[in-house]
Amino acid sequence: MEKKVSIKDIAKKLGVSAALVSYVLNNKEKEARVGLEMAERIRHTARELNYQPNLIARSLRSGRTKTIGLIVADISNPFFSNIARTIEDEASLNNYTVIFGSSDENAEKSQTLINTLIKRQVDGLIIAPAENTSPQLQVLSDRGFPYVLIDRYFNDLTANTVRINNYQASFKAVTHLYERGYRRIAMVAYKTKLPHMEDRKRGFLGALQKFGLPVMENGLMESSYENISSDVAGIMQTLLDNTENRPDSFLFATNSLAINGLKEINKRKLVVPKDLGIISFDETEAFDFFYCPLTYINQSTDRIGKEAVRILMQQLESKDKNKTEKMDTAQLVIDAQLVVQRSCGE
Amino acid sequence: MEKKVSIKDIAKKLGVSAALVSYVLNNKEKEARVGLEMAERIRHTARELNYQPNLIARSLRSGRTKTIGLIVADISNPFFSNIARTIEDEASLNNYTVIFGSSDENAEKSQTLINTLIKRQVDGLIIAPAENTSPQLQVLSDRGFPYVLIDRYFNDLTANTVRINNYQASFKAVTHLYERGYRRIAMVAYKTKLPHMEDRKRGFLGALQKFGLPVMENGLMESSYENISSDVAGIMQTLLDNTENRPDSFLFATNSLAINGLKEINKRKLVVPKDLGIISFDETEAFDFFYCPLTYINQSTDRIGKEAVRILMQQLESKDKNKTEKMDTAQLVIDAQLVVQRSCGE
DNA sequence: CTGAAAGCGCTTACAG
DNA sequence: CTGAAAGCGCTTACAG
Repeated sequence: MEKKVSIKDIAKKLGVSAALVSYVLNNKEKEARVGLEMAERIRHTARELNYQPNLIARSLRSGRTKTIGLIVADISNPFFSNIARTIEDEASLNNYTVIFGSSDENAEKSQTLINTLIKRQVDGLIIAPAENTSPQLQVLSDRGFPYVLIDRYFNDLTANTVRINNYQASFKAVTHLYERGYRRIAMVAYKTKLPHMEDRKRGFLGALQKFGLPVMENGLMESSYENISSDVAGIMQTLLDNTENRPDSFLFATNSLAINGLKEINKRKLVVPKDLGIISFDETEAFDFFYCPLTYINQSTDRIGKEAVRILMQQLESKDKNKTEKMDTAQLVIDAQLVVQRSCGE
Repeated sequence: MEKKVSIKDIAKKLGVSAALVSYVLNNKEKEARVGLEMAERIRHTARELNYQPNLIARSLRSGRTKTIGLIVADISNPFFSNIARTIEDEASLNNYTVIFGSSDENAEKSQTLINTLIKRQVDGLIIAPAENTSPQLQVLSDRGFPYVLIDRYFNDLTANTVRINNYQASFKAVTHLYERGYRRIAMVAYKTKLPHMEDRKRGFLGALQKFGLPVMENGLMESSYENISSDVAGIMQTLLDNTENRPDSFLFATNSLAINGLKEINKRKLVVPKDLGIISFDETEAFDFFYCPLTYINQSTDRIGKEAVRILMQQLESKDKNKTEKMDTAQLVIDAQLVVQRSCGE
């Protein structure tokens, strides 16, 4: 491999100091009052040698890497890969790049990722936190390390957060089902103590109560994250094969739950929306693709990604300028929209 | 923000030199023959101060960042986010992290991304190259910069590549349609000169010829990448609304093309597989989700990701050991499997 | 207008 | 057994 050309090579070739080259290449020739002609010659030689600055060296010197670390549950989940794409674009507009990692909803992996990214000197983190990671994040907060949570949050942690109004979203979904005449509404959620998921469950229960609907037996079921496929299969078996007490509709708390659930519904030749009304959280192209396009709760991954980067950039700026005062934490709650398609009747 | 603790802080606290600390923390105490007791004290203090090595500094010194740059067309496309996930895991096993970028099939963006990643000193690149980027890649090759192409390749470029046998895959798909009795087979592909896409088209044409089937009027249509939605809508209109000359089956060259195409098919209430047989390239959860699960060509993103990392790691190792000889380029062609579901009849 | 020097945090060949 | 020193490539306050 060709040796990379450094500032020194340019300096040597022109018989000037490295400092001069650096000033010119950073457009600080005025500050250093470099001669115009010399500036031109430096620029010309840089181009000629195809000089690419070593950003690692610059980072070591500046203490800034212009890099964001992104930690999600799983980058291959469309919800997260859509957010990742938006974050990439927004970061790029600010001259930042993104390093990513998947935690698999696992607190240990999360800690390992955080450590790795910090050792790599990322300037800040955007995290969709896994269960039981609140202590890890508290440590970041205590150290004043900039980060923004997305999608999830913790009650015992004050942190920058961008998320939807989960309670309201569930409530809206149940209201919609109720208005379309469904009365035996079941919910399939994740078994987790993460508050965003609890909120979705509470919104479901709150709406049932408002409409005077009893919670059905097995009306609120929970799947693990690790064995989602078999867990949901079992849940759907319990609910669907008990014909005399079958739900007439389902609220799924995530896209993965819905996809697994609908596979079971299809297997049993149950027809949406005639036999079952369906609403799910999270957009995914699969939903439009169903024979009866699903009504879903749109989290607006675009908005989440944009706002997360915006808030992180603010934090980084304020840190650069103002080393004493700490910025207020930003808690942004986005209003999730119910996108009505055809899975709850016309 | 708390000041980060460095090797010097540990050294100072114990009244030893930074060198000593470095040796111990890198488990090179034997080489430096450090006292056992001192080694213990150093380790203890490091833990106590929660020392995290600055990998940027190490990289500057070593000339290695242990970072892979990943360039795909769009990280939010499930085909690429699945590959990204595999690459993340494989990289992690080798103590590498991944920086990613999306080229949007645009040669300029691709060049910008390559430059950015190289300035950030990634050790190597894994690239799903966009059209017209062969010259950019040739420059990398000329400089001896390690990279591996995935999914796509170029005829005028000798480079490490991991891809499927596109011609064969298309051929197999058409054969399957033929065997199921379809005779009026149309293909929807991308308008691009990228050879992997040309191969898919050639495989289609080759199989038609083998079975003595004429190429239908408008039997091989091409969509742009930028306006896929409106382009495919137009294509499907041309093909489907010409009722007396309608195809009886479709081969879609990618998941995105299939998804857009099937939306149009659904709109017209055409039923798969009765009215139309369907096969698509690329797995995506949406396919299983269709009322009639799609028969598709599985590219095995898992395999592609793993092999790409393996080959890149080999290149990096050989580069470290052996500065003179260049390694042979690896050209891995994976046999794509036709996954038969129900979209071509039983 | 220009250069010499220090320093970011680390590693490692060298000298004792 | 241990330390001093150089150097990775860059930036910038300082001195002329």
